[in-house]
Amino acid sequence: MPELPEVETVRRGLEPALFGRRLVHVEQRRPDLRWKLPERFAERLTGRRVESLGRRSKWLLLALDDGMSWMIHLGMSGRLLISGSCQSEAEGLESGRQAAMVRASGGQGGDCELAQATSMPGKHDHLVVTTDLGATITYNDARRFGAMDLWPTDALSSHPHLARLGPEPLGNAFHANALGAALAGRKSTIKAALLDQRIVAGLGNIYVCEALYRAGIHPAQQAGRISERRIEVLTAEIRATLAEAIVAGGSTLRDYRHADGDLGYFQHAFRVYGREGARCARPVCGGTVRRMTQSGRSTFYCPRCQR
DNA sequence: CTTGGGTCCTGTGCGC
DNA sequence: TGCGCACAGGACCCAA
Repeated sequence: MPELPEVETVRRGLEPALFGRRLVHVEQRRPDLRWKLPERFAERLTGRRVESLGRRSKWLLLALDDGMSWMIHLGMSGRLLISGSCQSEAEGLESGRQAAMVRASGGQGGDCELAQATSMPGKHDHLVVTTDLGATITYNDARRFGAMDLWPTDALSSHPHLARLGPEPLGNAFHANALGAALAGRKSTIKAALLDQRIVAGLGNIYVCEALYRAGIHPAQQAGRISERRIEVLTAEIRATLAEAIVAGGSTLRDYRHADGDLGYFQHAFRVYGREGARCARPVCGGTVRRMTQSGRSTFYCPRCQR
């Protein structure tokens, strides 16, 4: 579920709690997530200061003061919960008996909620980190598709999981010519091609559906046979879809009125994903959103708008 | 090289 | 009410 916009929202939500902070205590509650964690992982994080919080594709990259970066992937269900003085004392949010808890969640795209501050670990709390300001960051991941690693910051681009990633879709290297070149000669469907992180990094099932709908391209189109003009439109719609989702995520992160955590992952913003049987979002169309299965994954699309 | 299918993992929601 | 099963999906892995 967490795709690029959700990970970016989590990164922004973590910044107040972690930027410049020292990790004074790290509790690792199991040896692995999707893969084995590095040797002496908790020990190597303990005492380090977080110098910056970055992101590449769906990876969070926390640069530490020893030249290493703490890499975090949320997988399917990974979430980071911040409790305690995450907003720093200056903002004076610690007024009540309850601690403000920002639930920077993968599955729900970064929402906020109030929760009792508690020292009892939850069922799938796999890592608990305490900062020098007393904030607690808990990594929770029920399905355990998430991952973490430690890697030299100056060599991140050679990390096995980063080295072959395509361009950042919101960066300068992602433009119509580049996407056209990457798609040229491809026999697979455009849906599968956009899910391929080597072609463009950070898209998942939801935003691929959304971007293809907005670009008016049928998900089963052969990737290598899409015209230059339509690739230009697709490039722009990928950017716009992701940028809008990041803005929506930011607003949910700030909105403490939505404290119950049931915002439901920007669902208001989805035009086709999860909307099988609903009217097409374009009033002039009058078509019905359909669902089909492509390589085992659901694809939502409008058969009238997407050709 | 590309492509497609299988796999992991567990909570949720549905039908019977 | 309870049980079993399909489904969710990011990304690796392997076979063709």
